[in-house]
Amino acid sequence: MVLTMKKNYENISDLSEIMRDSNELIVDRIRHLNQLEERGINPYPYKFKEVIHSRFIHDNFAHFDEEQLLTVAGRVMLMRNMGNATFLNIRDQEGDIQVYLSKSNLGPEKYEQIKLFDIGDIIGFEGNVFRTKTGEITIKAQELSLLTKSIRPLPEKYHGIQDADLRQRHRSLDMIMNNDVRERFINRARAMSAIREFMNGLNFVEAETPILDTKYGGGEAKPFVTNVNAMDLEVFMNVSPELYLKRLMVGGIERVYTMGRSFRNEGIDRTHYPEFTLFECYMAYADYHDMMELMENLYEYVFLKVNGSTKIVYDGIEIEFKAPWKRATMCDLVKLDTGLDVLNMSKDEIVEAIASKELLINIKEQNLDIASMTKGDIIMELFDAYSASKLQQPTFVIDFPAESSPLCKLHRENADLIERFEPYANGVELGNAYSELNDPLRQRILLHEQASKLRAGLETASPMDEEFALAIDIGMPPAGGLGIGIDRMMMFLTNSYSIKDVIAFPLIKR
RNA sequence: GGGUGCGUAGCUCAGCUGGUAGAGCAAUUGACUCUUAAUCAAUGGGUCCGGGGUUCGAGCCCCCGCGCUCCCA
Repeated sequence: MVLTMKKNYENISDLSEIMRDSNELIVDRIRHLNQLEERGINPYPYKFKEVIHSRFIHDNFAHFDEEQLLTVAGRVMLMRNMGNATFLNIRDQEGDIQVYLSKSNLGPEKYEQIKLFDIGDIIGFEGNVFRTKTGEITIKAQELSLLTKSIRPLPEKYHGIQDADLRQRHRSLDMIMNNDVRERFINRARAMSAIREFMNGLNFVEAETPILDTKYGGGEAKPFVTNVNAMDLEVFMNVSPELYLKRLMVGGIERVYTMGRSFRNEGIDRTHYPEFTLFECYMAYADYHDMMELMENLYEYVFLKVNGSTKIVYDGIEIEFKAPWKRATMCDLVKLDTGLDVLNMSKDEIVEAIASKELLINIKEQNLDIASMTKGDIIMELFDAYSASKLQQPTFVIDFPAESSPLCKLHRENADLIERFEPYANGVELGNAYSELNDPLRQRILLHEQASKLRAGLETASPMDEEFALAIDIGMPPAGGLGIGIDRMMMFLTNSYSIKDVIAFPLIKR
């Protein structure tokens, strides 16, 4: 690109050529920028000294010598000018600190510069730390240097940025104005590190699995479709890493995990987003009971590491993530919440009971064709309608109907069930786990069933994956597998009501 | 996909029964060397989301569209 930049942007009337939405506030700031350059000050210098962060200064005030010069830097958030003295509040990654500037300390020439500084500029200071007469820990600046000139005004200093659309569209501003938002994304990173620490400590190997693939599986979901031009090939984006992690196990990795993005081309709501971060792990010689222990210990580890506590208050309810969590079978929960002993009833008896019981209005309102569903599917619908939302405290819902997954072992004591669990908290599903199916013949039957459902028009069914089936033929050790929705974990960890609040850059229309 | 509420200055928000567009912060100018949402005085700043309609007259009423919020499937 050939773009000749003028040293000074004097031709402010040309701004519309490079800026969609200039206004007088921006023009004023560019005027300041021009004046600084005319004084020989580079508004975008290359580097600055190592800085001490605001929180460290607040925490260690007593240990600093009065004469000791400290270097701080940050974005100007507030400016209180009183003629020959000025107070600034600057914000760094850790928080805010006040800076005191006076003409007598800086000398008239440097002090005059601050007239050309604006709120939002990034400025570095050297000075000694002291307490003002009102007690605020403050840096008395002896030197100052502009580090970055901001040409666009920040939102209003008190109310900040409120509009949900603007906050997502301009997440940088949201993070500047709302300390908790910046902290939320830092905590997200800390949590992901903690998960890796925990898993690595148990001798799990971190793996990567494909995003682009000619087939998809491991989850019930509509995939995204795209093309690899170089191969003239239609491909899908992964809906789950499961089948590849199992192939790594067949290859001899006994403990494997991954944490990455999966994609499901379905609805968006408070707890669903089309691209989401999925953690999955597989552990040889373990079953789903072992995976429950792993999950509750992992949650406990992450919450202690990041929040210092396993207890949170979410949506007005105190939730305790300390291990162990409650375990309850799906059929027991349905029995408790509907009065129907579904485990010991035939499908016809259940259908009849739903029809005759006036209390079961929720499920009737959904206009499901219950008579044509399997018994297991009806049980799952009853669970969704009557039990799921009641699970406030962390609970493992265990022993799902056999038809609920093609990748899970049958229950060792009841062939109508499989050894599957989903953990719930605050009525939200947190993950999914199995005693993994490794019987190659049963696996092939179930995969072919999926493929024929797909051909029959069920868009969430998976196509046959012959390479995966071949790997299972070779032999996968008995194993427990566990998937955890990381975004939902982050919602609880950071007390966020919506999944979009824990995704830094959600999709924006236009 | 269905319902609800919203869209006004850079930001946060008012705007009555349809009658010339408002405030605070931010900005500009001035005063002020311990302020902290600093204070005081003055000044400038608008595609009222877009399009159409009703009306003498629309930010406001009606229709269509766009975007967002919340609830529901």
